Amino acid sequence: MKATIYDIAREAGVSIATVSQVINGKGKISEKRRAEIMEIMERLHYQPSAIAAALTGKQTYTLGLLVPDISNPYFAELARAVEDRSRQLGYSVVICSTDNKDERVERYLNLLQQKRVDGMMIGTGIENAEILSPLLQQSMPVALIARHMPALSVHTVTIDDMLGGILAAQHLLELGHTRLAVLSEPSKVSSSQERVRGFREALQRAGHVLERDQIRESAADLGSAKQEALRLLGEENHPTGIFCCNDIQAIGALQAAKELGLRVPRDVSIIGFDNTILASVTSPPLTTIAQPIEDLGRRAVDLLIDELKDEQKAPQKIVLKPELVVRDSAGQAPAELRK
Amino acid sequence: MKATIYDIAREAGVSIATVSQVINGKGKISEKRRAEIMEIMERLHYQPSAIAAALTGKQTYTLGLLVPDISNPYFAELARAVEDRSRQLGYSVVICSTDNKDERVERYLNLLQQKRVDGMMIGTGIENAEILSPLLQQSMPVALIARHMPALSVHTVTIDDMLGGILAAQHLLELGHTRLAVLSEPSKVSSSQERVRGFREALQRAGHVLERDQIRESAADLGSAKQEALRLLGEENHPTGIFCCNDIQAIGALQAAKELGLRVPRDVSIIGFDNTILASVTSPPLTTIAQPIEDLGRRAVDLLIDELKDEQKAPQKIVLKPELVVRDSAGQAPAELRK
DNA sequence: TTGAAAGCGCTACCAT
DNA sequence: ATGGTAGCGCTTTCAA
Repeated sequence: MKATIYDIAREAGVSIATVSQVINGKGKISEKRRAEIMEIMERLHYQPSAIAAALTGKQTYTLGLLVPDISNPYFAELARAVEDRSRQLGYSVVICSTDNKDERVERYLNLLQQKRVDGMMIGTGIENAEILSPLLQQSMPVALIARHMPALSVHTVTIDDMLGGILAAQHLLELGHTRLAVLSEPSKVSSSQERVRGFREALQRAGHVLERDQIRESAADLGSAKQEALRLLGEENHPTGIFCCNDIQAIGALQAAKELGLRVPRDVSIIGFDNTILASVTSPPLTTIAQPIEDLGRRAVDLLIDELKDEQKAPQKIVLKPELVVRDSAGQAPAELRK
Repeated sequence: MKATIYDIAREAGVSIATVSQVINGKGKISEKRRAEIMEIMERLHYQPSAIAAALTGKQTYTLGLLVPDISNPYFAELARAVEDRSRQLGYSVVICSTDNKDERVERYLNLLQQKRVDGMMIGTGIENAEILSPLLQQSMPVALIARHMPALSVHTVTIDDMLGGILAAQHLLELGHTRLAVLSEPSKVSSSQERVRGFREALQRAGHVLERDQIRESAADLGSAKQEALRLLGEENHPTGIFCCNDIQAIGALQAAKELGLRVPRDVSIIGFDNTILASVTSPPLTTIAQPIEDLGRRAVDLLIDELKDEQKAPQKIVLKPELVVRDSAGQAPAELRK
């Protein structure tokens, strides 16, 4: 059987209170006793039960992380950032893939509450904000990552999506493109809407209009994106510059262009969003708007831990800046089409 | 404060024993009482403490998963498979990235033990098998995923790496390639060695020899792989067929070929390994040896849970079959070089 | 510097 | 069909 604090105490001829003290480095224990007890714990491979400790009021030192799909490179990279920071601070993390289904979100939320995690990070879309309110009532620390839920009073770490759209537009404009289009995620994804908004406004400021039918939506998977891009690029006078709301869609566009015999970036320029590993392995490598993924994860963890420590409850809103990463998928517009 | 079982009992005017029964659906409780109590739990947003339950002998319904790096698409996909199966069976999973450092592995192992996870899955390399023995002594269920540790008596789910190498060789041979090379991971990675062994033996059986200097090693990252491939393809009479031990390396080779002005698969054919999402987004898309990632994850979880249920301790060894997935990165050998 | 004892929230056994 | 109660392994006063 597993050794308990009683076994150690008995073996050392002391009380469990004393053993507890040395485990936690608290109280005043003579150097001799301390060393003696440590030796015994070692010898018996004693691992204090975090479960029992948590029951007496200590934290569980476990955080929850909800994402749509951990196998998606963007979320995998985010999870890595969250895990790293958590480890540094002494916490472990339970990762949950929700497939963006509210029902799944709700079940995971309950589960994590039952396991008494110390806080939760939410990077998944939630249709019905209501399902978060029980958490807040129980004063569970919550941080939203790259999600906007203005109605809720919770910590939030996001990027400036609009700026991302602006950066993309500026780059395309500078390259002389005038026939532009965007490949966007379904309209319920608020961050995508912001990106499109930024893109459009930047165009307007430069005297261009982004027609409604130049904004196409597609589902999250490669196949759908490619289909949509195929339609878009198959049209007469197709756009020479396409802004995609994530790297996967950009890859779909890349593949569509190739299939239609269009050369990238010679015939058509493509800009992605996220700067996941995918952006670096395509050919040509993707010019894309980079999210500071590592920062996103780190800041979210920090917000949670700060709240756990300081009891400081005022929800913080942190907004990070995206950046343009120039690779090879966007180039000069064809001469005959340039202004 | 959070509601406890006592609050529910008081509110319902019953004993905590009764409440416990309805929570667990055990014992005989009148329909009326049961409904009444359920209603109260609902109203008070009561979430039974899994912590307290675990302390009384129940399981924690939590599993641990150790991988080198969750942001690596292969492990991200594996993690997703593990998570899915765990969820179906009522477990959650704590994911730990070890960066293949024994010291990290050891710390995580202790941590997970302290949190009293019900079992652990190990998909990370471990130099010193010793650090697993404490687990086995404590009779902690352990399953190795895609790792060989013959010395240890634990469950194992692997793929037939040698067969993978053979499939790659056969494909290249069928396409008429005779100048072959392999890009391998460092020799301490046993699975890579097996893949190379299979590749070489298949060549031998066909009357070809794989010279020692046609086997190149590179670190895990894209950059190193590309460098090594650059060297390999820069030589006179460079190989026309390259077998890479994972998709990332194959991408490195792809990029190297492109940089040298070689066309894939016209001038050089490349085969990868793993069939992660990366294989589908490159251009040309990668012909690769697919690992049954989903099965790997599912079977590992099943082994653990079975052990938890049946007390059946005999360590199982499960070996799954890899498959050749033909895309566009491998084609006919140049005519003048064909046999 | 050390120990005794009262919980923490729950399960399970034994009564009733 | 329901309740009383003894732990589970630990932390934390309060005494000694």
